[in-house]
Amino acid sequence: MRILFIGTGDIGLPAFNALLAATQHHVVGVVTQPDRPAGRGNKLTASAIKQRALEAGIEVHQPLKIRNYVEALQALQPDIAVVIAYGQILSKAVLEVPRLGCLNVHASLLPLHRGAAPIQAAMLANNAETGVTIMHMDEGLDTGDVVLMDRLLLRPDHTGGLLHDELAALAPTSLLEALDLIAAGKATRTPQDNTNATHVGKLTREHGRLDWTRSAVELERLVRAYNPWPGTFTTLPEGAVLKVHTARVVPDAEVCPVAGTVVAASPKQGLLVATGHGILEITEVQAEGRKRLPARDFLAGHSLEVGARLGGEKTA
RNA sequence: CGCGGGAUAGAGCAGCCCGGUAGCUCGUCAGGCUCAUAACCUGGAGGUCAUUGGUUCAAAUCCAAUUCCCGCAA
Repeated sequence: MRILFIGTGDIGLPAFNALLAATQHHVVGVVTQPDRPAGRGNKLTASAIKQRALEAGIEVHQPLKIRNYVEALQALQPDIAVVIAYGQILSKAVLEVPRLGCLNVHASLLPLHRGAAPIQAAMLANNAETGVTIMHMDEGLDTGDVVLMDRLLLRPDHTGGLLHDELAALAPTSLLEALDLIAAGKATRTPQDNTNATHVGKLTREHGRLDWTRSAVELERLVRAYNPWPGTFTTLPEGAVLKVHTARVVPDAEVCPVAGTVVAASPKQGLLVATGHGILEITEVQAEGRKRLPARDFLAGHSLEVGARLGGEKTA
């Protein structure tokens, strides 16, 4: 089939590569977000999808607003469009450009976790499993009829980044299978059960502020889910931000004082913090302007007194 | 030219403003102590202070340029 690939995020890269490699399909064009100033120095940066497309010699389109770009897309005469982590809402007119409509690859088991951050949401919800869903897009946000799903069990060692990569690696198989079914006219369309739907909005850094009144178990999960993005952090007694990269729950923790209190802080004991329920050991940190470090190394050069309070602004 | 911080022993940091013997915590090595320990005590090794140039009797420290690293913001 003639396929139009629409996507920006890295999560679509394996699927994109699979489409390029598939002999039964022909990628007729790529639509991705315009290059944006990014990184230190605000240099214009092209998405990985764009870079890969250019390598493969495929036409790249970067409309500011895809809804005003319908005619150019029609010119490509795609049979179907594949949309993964594009970053713009597709209007009805855009959705109707391809003869067979638009397929979306979504990184959750719909109708759970519709929206922008399904991977982190599945972890935070402590779901037993998550996966990828291939669906026909309609005008709603991740509400279209489902073609198929592939599942993945969540593990205690999963971080948001690791899960992201595993789901990205899972996507090509699911996508190709769905395309084959559609090409053969054997695809089924299962409407989503809207009564079970949940939504997640875009994540911001502020979502990563650790609220010490929550339990150590919840906080550990948050740290994992938000690693590497948007990351989690707390504030030191002086008010400086301290990023928290990894943490673990201290088993058999005794009853502790006020949430956010430093229970131990030395290169030998590590950095232990009282939470609303249980004790959390912060194992890897990063201070402003410094590199990420094991907490014990951090403590070798920074004094942090037992009894000090972290995250003062919020947990007061 | 978006804003800002940093580079000093194997690791993490102080010292720099106010030039003059290289310092702290940890690790490491040796010895000691203890029923025992992420325990404690004693002693040792380990550094062209990012690079290059300048100022000076003298530069980790002051000046200039370069390289690399990171935080914020997007």
